[in-house]
Amino acid sequence: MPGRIRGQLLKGTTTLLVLTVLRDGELYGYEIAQRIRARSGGAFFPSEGSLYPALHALEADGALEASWQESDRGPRRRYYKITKSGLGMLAEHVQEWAAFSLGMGQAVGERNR
Amino acid sequence: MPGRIRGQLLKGTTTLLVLTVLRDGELYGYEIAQRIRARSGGAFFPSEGSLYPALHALEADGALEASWQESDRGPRRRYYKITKSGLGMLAEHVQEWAAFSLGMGQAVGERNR
DNA sequence: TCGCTGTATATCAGATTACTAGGTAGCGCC
DNA sequence: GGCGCTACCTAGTAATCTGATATACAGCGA
Repeated sequence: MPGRIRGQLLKGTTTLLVLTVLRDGELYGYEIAQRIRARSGGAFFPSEGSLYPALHALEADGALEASWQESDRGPRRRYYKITKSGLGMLAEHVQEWAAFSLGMGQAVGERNR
Repeated sequence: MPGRIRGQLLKGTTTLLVLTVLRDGELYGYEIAQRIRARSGGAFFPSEGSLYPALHALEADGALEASWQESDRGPRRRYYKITKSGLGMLAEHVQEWAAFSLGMGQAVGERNR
């Protein structure tokens, strides 16, 4: 499997990735990062410095609802749940990604027969 | 056809798009932007503020060679030609895009059923 | 007990890079 | 002269990722 992808291409993808894994249910930050890593085959693994600000912004936007919960082993966790508004935002981002991916495929795609 | 895509998702794509259209041959800046627009079905149309600095950076990196040429109608044009080094960079960026696109597809793709 | 590893959250400086907005300038047309 | 299109360039702004740093709890081995 290829290594972790980093750099400018990742800009703007964190929101989509976070909302995507939260379709599965309520998760906490650390777990969200691991899910993203697992689902992408190791290609994506958001750093803490990008994940946590993104979660805070999504909560402030009303896309996520959060609550503290104690853990029996380790520090407390902040669980995030996607809201109805967040589901709408997810749909938009999925569509945006599809258009972006399509356009890049057309632009970069082979032209030579 | 969908509108022009803008924002964070575009980060890191200008280099790939420019090198891609310059596979076709020698082009000048304004023309490069139009080719990118045409090839992507209107999805991408780099602004001048991102295109020209990117061209200068690629030239400084040795990926492009440039020369001024007069035009019979309108101002002079700066033509860019991809170098051998630029072709190598293009191959890298194409591969990077493929890995990125694959990873996003896996991460976002449908999991249900 | 001390230190290390793993878990878990948080913030900041620095870097990258796209966008807007503005400037300069040639050419054709009315 | 003014307008629109062509053609180049740059400064400032905004977004956001990386990497470093900080705090803190739990388990394990020396």
